[in-house]
Amino acid sequence: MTSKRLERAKGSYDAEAVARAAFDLFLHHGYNATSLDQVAAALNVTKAAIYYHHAGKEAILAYGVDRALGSLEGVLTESPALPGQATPLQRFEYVLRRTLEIGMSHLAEVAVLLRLNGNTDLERDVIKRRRAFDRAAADILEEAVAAGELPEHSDPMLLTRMSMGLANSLVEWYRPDHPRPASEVIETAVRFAMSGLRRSVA
Amino acid sequence: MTSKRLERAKGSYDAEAVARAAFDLFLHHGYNATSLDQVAAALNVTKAAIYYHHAGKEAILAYGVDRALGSLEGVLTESPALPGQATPLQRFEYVLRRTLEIGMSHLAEVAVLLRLNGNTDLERDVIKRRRAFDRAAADILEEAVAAGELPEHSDPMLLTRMSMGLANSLVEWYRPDHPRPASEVIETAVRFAMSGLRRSVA
DNA sequence: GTCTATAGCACGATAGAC
DNA sequence: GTCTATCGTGCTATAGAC
Repeated sequence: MTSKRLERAKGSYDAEAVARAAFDLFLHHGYNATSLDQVAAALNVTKAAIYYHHAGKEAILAYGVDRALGSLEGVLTESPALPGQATPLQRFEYVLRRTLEIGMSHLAEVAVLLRLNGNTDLERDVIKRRRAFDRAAADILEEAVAAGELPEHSDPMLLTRMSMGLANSLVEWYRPDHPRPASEVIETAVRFAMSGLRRSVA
Repeated sequence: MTSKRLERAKGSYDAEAVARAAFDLFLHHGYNATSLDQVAAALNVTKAAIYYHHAGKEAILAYGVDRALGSLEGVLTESPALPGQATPLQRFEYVLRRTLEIGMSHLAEVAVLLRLNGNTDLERDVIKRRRAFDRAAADILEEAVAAGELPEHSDPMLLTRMSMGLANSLVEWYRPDHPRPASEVIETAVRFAMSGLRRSVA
């Protein structure tokens, strides 16, 4: 950004590596139960070195969680998820599938995101954005009801919670070494949710 | 238990009240992020008073979580869940419905149980028992495949994880003041999961 | 960019009076 | 059965040398 040449953004890469190590530990032991000493040990540095790359523990949390949330929010603006591109139910299926994919590719970040309790301003803001995502998904299901793709008295928010609950539960048990291929797991989950959706009434 | 008369178990009631207040806070702020000072404040006593009723913070966790786990394990021995009482798929549906009911009636305990990370011996033991429950459910689905109630190449563990993930996600959003009646929420979830099950292949 | 050392604080737990 | 007071520990974060 300044007039200096050679903007190699070297510090940026290290901030990334610190966050990756931190979220690996957050995934296994929880955010609150993970100390910066443990993060530092995983990187073979001391705790103080971390503060060169991040402003503090909560800044690391924000770094990773914002990436996961950004990916999810991006799904809503990807063209297959947009009105007029397909039927509402087909758009919902796209959002669901992308949500599953993001859960797999950003496993730790999404898992930590889903377990935040709202204890700080940052956490409350994250939860707000997550709720907005769920509401956007419910809006699509509402269109599906209006278009006659779902039974008349379906409750879009309730069905969204069940679909997203199923999708989000992926991060609780899926790991990269899962016996079945990732694509098969995702397609099974999508088929499971979509047939559950079509059969539900309330 | 001793020879004294009048076994009023008064301390037992208080231990229950302490645990109830504690799990309410655990549900909202997380187990690690909740201090015994907060629990004491909710009860209008001081932190030291809690130690008369429980051996410590982890003893309170064990008290509530063991009750939730005991209820879930009990489902597996209730007669409608037993082999020979119905078809495997009907037995699985019973386990699923009871799991949802227990999630509602023991909301905080189940929510906390599901979020444990395995940081202590107690937590690891709890996770072990939870995994045994999931395996028992998967065994029923395995019978369902053998009986031809599910497609031949279905993966029982994968389908169990999706069914239970859906059921367990209930505690993330359901609250006693939900607009829809509890029975309707449960039946919607059961129908959602069962039709998802029957349509899934992998 | 990483280190040692430590400040500052919050927490779980205990002792002992009442 | 609950209190006040305190101990010991582990944590986030910072200061300053290298």
